[in-house]
Amino acid sequence: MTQKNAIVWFRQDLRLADNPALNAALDAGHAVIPVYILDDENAAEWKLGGATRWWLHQSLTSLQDDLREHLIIRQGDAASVIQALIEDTGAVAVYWNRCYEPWRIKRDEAIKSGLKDNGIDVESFDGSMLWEPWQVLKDDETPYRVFTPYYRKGCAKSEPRKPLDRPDRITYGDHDAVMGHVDDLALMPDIQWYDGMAAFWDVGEDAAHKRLQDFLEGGLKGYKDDRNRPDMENVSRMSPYLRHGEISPNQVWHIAKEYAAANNIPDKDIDHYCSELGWREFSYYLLFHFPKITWDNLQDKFDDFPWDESDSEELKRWQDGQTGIPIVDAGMRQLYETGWMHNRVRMIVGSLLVKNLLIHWHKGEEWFWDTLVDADLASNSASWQWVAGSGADAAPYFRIFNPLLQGEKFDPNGDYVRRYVPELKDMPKEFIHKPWEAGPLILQSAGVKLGEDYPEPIVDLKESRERALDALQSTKQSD
DNA sequence: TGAAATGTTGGGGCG
DNA sequence: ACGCCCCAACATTTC
Repeated sequence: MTQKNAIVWFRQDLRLADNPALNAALDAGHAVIPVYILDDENAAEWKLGGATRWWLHQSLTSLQDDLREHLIIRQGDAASVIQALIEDTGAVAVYWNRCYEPWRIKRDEAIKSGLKDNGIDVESFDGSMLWEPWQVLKDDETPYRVFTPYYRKGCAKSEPRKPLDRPDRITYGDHDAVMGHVDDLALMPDIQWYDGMAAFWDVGEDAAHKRLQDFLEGGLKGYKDDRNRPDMENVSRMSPYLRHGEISPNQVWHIAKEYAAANNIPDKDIDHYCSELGWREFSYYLLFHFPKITWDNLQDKFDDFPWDESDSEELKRWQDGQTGIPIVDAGMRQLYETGWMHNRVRMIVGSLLVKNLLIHWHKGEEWFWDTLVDADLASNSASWQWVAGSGADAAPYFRIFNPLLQGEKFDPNGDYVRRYVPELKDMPKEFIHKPWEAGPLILQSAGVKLGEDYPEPIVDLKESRERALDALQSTKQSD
């Protein structure tokens, strides 16, 4: 064989179909050496969180299977690992699909120029975006800061790239390098808290497509309205698959559009679903153009916001789902149990933390980073800033959710609360979102003693709402 | 991708 | 029949 070896570096694209880097390596006539590198060294403060690591373990196991045990698995500084692998395998080229986290961009640029200086052919591809961030700018060539014009005017001009088929056949390169094993990465948590996640999710490329199909058949019709209902099955739950690249947004976009066209799905439903993919794009877009959003307020005027740093017990109660506000506790417990939370509920729990409790959005960002299987630097940062009001196109400062009304509106029968807060399962729906207003007879017949079986509310909603408005008003005036 | 306060309207009870 | 009041129901504004 005269084929030369090429490293295909898998990163956040753990799939074989619609993988431009893999396809390009094959099209160039190379024999493929697939590699995964866990690079926590360069990730600095954004080392993978616990739930993400659990997912990654399953996902790499699945990918290893799909690659017929040819995937080399390593950890450490990616530049050093790749350099060593080039020496061990005689690879003449390295291919990857681009990532957009600031630390990865910096690292990858250095790797690319270093390898090129040594005569290695390095090529990177667009495998994770519908529209790459630098392609979309306002007429004055500056980036959008508001979603709707970004999406309607900026993105909609061009249809997203059509996905590539899975290669018919992959030729693997011969080499003597040590293969490594996913267990070497020690991704599985030390403590046994992932049984709920394992029960809730099937991981891997095939599972991603199955989940998408289930959503299209069971949840796309009515999506625009019922996507807000945590008690229903009308959201796609594609986020962890997209996060790890087990499916690309291009695949989701085009598969969903084709399904909608063939099955009389109302325009409003499919369009709204695609716009949610657009929100993911917008998050990456913001991270690319404003890399500070991972930690600094996008709007400077929030820098002197009077966060309450006094009571860490409140944060703990929020994390544990023991706030005494049922819709919030249901969400936080769903998160801990499944590694995922319904989007509507994410907004509700975020609003409570940041506005009613006046706890810095960083605390929420960090908890979500560690507990979400879809923890994604772009989406997590952009969304927490959105909730806090400090971000782009953010909720106006006065938009404070009332979790009681939100619960009654979006979980009208209380089924979602009953599922995740079982101590309230016998509460009548009239009071399930406000057990503190139920009379003693109702509480007794539901078997609930407030303060014992289920907590009293962590804050008075009306009082804390006014306190937040005052705080936000003071910030606004000091601007 | 809010909520609460305030304003407006219109139907029905009633003198 | 009419005016007055009450108060949902809805609309607007304000935070």
